[in-house]
Formats: sequence, C-alpha cells, structure tokens
Amino acid sequence: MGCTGSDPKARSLRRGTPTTIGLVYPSRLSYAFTDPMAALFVQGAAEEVERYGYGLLLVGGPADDLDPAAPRGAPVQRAPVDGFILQSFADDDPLFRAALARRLPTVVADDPAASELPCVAIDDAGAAQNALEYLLALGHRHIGVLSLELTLDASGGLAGPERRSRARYRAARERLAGYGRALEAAGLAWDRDALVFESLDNTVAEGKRGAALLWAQRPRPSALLAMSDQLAFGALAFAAEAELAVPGELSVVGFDDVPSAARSAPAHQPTIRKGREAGRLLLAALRGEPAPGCLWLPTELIVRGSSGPAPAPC
Amino acid sequence: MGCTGSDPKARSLRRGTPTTIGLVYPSRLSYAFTDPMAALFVQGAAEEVERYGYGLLLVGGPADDLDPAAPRGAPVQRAPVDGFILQSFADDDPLFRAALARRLPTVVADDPAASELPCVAIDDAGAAQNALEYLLALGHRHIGVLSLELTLDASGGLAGPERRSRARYRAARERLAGYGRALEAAGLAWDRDALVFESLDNTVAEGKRGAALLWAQRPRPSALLAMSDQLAFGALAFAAEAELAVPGELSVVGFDDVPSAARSAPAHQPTIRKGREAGRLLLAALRGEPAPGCLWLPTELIVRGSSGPAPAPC
DNA sequence: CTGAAAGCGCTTACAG
DNA sequence: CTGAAAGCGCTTACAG
Repeated sequence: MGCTGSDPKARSLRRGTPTTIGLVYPSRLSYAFTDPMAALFVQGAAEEVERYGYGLLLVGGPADDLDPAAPRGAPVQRAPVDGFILQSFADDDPLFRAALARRLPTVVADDPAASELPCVAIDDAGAAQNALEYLLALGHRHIGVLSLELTLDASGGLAGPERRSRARYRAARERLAGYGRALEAAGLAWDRDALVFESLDNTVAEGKRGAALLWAQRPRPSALLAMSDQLAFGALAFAAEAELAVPGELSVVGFDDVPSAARSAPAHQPTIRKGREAGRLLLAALRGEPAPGCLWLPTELIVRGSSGPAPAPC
Repeated sequence: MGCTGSDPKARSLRRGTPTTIGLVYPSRLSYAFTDPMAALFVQGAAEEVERYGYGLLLVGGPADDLDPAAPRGAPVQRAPVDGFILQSFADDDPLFRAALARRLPTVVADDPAASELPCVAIDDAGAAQNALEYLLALGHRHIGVLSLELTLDASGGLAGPERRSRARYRAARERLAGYGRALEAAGLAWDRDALVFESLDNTVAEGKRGAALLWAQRPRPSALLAMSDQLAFGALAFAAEAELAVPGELSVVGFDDVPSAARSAPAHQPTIRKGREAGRLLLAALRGEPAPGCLWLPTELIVRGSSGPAPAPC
C-alpha cells in the first residue's frame, strides 16, 4: 500500500546477494564525463548489467575540493559495491591498488600492467600501427602524434625519447610502440620524422593546442595522428581557425569513433562493446566462474574525409 | 596492511549515515547515455555530490530483456540509495510514483506535474517563446517544430491539436505553450503556419526523419525549431543530404547547447548547472534542511550560424 | 501455519 | 584503556 517498503541496504547485507557494481574512473567523477568515451563505456556496461538487475555505482578519484565534513579516504574504499570495473588506469595509480585491496571481484578494461584479473582490451599497438601505416601509404613522411597522457602527472608538451619510454598508461604506451613499429618498417625515425605532443588531458582544447604546437615545427607535419577523437576534433578546430584545408594541407586521424566523429578517420574502437564485455566478465566472476583471462576485442580502421594524400613537396 | 577492509554496506547500515544518491532515468539505463544531455547532467550532479563523499548510483527503468533469475520489480524499488534525483519524467510515469513511494529525500529536475518536492527547472515556455520570436523577427512565417516525445507512448509523426493538448512531459508541454504564445502574438496559428513533428525518441535519426517529413509539407517551412540539439543535428543532417543551404534555404535552431553544437543556434540550457543544483538541493534535504521549493535557472538564446533570414518568396 | 530468535558485518556505548 | 554486548533493518531457519 504505497508504504515505505523495506530497506535495500539491510536486505542486501542479510541475504548476501550482490546488487551493485562499481564503475571506477581514475579522475574525479565530474571530469570523467567530459569525455564522450566515458558515456559510451557506461552505456555498454549498463546494457549488460541491468539485464540481471544490478545497479551501476559511479566511483571517482578523490575530489580536490572535498568538504571537511566528508568521510576520509578515497571513494573507492567506501563504495558499497559487490564488484569493480576499473578503467584506463596508469600502472602506478594508487587508486587502482586501493580498489584491488578491497578484494572484490574485479574486471579491468585497458589493463594496466599485466595482472591476473579478467580484462577487456583492444590490440592498441596493432591499431596504432595500422593507422600510421595508412598515413605512410598515402605518402605522409612528417607525422605529428597527439598523445594522451603518458604518466599520472602529464607534461603537456613535446615528448622526447626519455619521456616516451616512461609511459605508464598501457593504452598510450602500446600505441606509441605501434607507431614506432610502423616508423621503423618504413625506415623513418622518431623525433626526426615524427614528433609526439603529450596532452594534459583528453579534451578538444588540448588537441587544438597540440596541433598548433606540432604545426609550428619544421619540417611541418602533413598529418596528425590523434590517440582520441577529442584530440582529433581539437586538431580539426585548429585547422579551421588557421584556415588549413583538411585533408588537402593537413590530414587528421582519430582513434575512437565517438558518435560525432563524422569527419575523422579513426581506428574504430568498440567502446560500447568494451563496456558490455566488461560487465559480462564481472557478472561471471560474481557467479564464481573462473576468470577467463583477457578478452581481446577487434578494431577496424574506418576511413573518412579528414585524411588524404600528402601534399606534393613544393 | 593491504587487507580486505571493512564492509561499507554494513557500516552504512549501522551508522545510518547516507552514502549514495540515486540518479533515476525514465528509460532503461543503456538508452539514457545515447543522449549527450545525460552525460552533462551526470557531470553536474557528480561535481556537487562527490565533494561531500557521496556516490552516484545510476538507476534506470526496468529492462525489457530482463534475465529470469534477476530480482523482481523496478530497479528504483531496490536501489540501495539514501536519496533520489529524478529527471525528465512524464507526469504519469509509474516509475516516478514508484520512486516517490520509497519516501526518500528526493529532488526533481524538469518537474512533472507540480509536486511539493524540491525541484530544478528552466522556464521552458519562455525559452521556447524567445526562440520562435527570434525566427519570426527574421521573417520566417512557415515553421516546423521537431518535438520531443509528448507521451509515454510517443506517436512518431505529425502532432495535431488533440495530440499536442495531451503532452505529458512538462518540458515538451511548456515549450509547445511558449511556441503557441509567440505564434499568437504574431497573428499566426498552429497547423496553418506551424506544424509539429513528434519524435519517437531523442536521436539524430529521428530529427532527420522529422525534418524530411516537415520539409515535404506545403507550404514548406523555412525554419525548423528543434526541442533538443540531437533533433537539430538530425535536421542539419537532412539538410546536408538534401543539399539544402543552411541557413540560406533552411534555418535550424536547437535547444540544449551540448558541446558539439558548433553549428546550431540553441536556446542555451544550462544542463551541467541543472545537475549541480539538483545535487545541491538533495544534499540539503539529506541534512534535513527544509525544501526550498523550485529553483528556476536562467536560459539564454545563443545565435550561431545555422539560422538566418527567411528566403524571399519567389 | 504463526511467531520469536538468530545473524549478515559493522560501530558505538557501556561495563569491567 | 580494553573487551563484550547491543543493535542498524532485514531474512531465514527453527521452535511452538
């Protein structure tokens, strides 16, 4: 009779049945959703998880403007969840270790450092290599890379050999390795033929800044290879402001295939499916099924209008 | 020492301190995030809530492909939360009533039917009236409206007087009222000078379909007024495919100002702020502070490149 | 079939 | 200062 109903917390405690899955982001929550990829991943995870009646609790890193009255410790330590999905962490992120310390069933997407946990990933190195080989086949010989952060404290500028070798995010590290393989196979070399801009965060603004910085280098890059669609959109914005023809004067390649990527040529990353499979693996773990190791999802290079042949040298 | 740590569920039960806020969507969760507005709202709510150490649990409507082993009842009845933020519900949505039946502190965004709950809203009627008056001032006399759903079971086609009068979503109802006021003030009339397409859902595909349908009417509309940016993007996609000059042959106006709305002329709806204020009101309610009634956020018409003067009659 | 008791894992207040 | 007991709101298994 429209009454209060029973307290789900108490019920869950008594019955011991799992109800809630924690989706953990490395940064504070309010930053997580500035990235359209985050929404796609949630969509996939939600799809799988809600079929079985689970809820999805969003868990972020500690907020920097925490209220004094708020409970101590990272949200990940206090989250009332029955399992974790961890996403895009750096190898040495203390938050990642704090989550593992809860010893709950856990699935990792974009696995930092090989762990024994079930995980979901793409062949980042292979996809990156493909994308660069595609540009090389179009005749591009001066490449600019718009990179995601390489370490927890990103540098926000050109990243030389030393900095590149210290990448702590698996996805960025693997992609750099893939680009490197493609360069080497073509007889090209880092720093001489390809420069890397390391962004401070995955935003359009950083993509724009990086594109401007790379464009100012000599020899000038004829193509920009972005590790995310956000960064690629930034590069397109830079090109538009500088009145550069795309792809006539500058080719731009993205990576993720977010819904608004009508103008880029991204290596299609199946982010919704990544979320879905992460949810599926976690539900299997909650049922006590043995961990199936890592699930590798296929990628695909989708060619669109923002990339084309290198301009003829004048 | 890296040990298991204590069970947050039990702690929360014993201490009685609130930890988790439920963000409730009218549809199934995996649909919620196909709308970029959803991500903006989460961003705002997360920003406010995480400062005080609360987690955000995403709660959707019942999934249609529910697993037989899943617990019965809507997720909203089982969600282990201490308060609700309800968003964009139709007046008669049973899920809305089910959430209220939990008798938890609750805040409503885009309030369905005046309730006594704290709420956050914009002046939908005023913003809509502004947008249409702007088009009328540009000389447009034949208007097409791309409307959001009017009832729980949307019709997906032209909506005549009878259907328009039965709108059950507050935002859509108010916006129709605002358009009506602008029409009346200009001596124009619904159905003769302005047609309404009711979409089946808030997607680019529906916007495209509606734009095509409205464009096929006689007299042809010279401007399309969309109730969301998604629908406006669809109208732009239709114009691009039909090789119509925007705004030369067709003006397009959006509503939300999502991040990718570079080409529309939306009435700026402050969605992040809406999420933030909803979070703030709910935290106040959890502290036992008296409900402050409804908080009305300002809107602003931002004019961009997709709208211009009506083409001269030939 | 109905009703009182035990216990999920914790925290808090109180007795020793 | 330390340690045993009570109790958060439920559900389940057991006694009557």
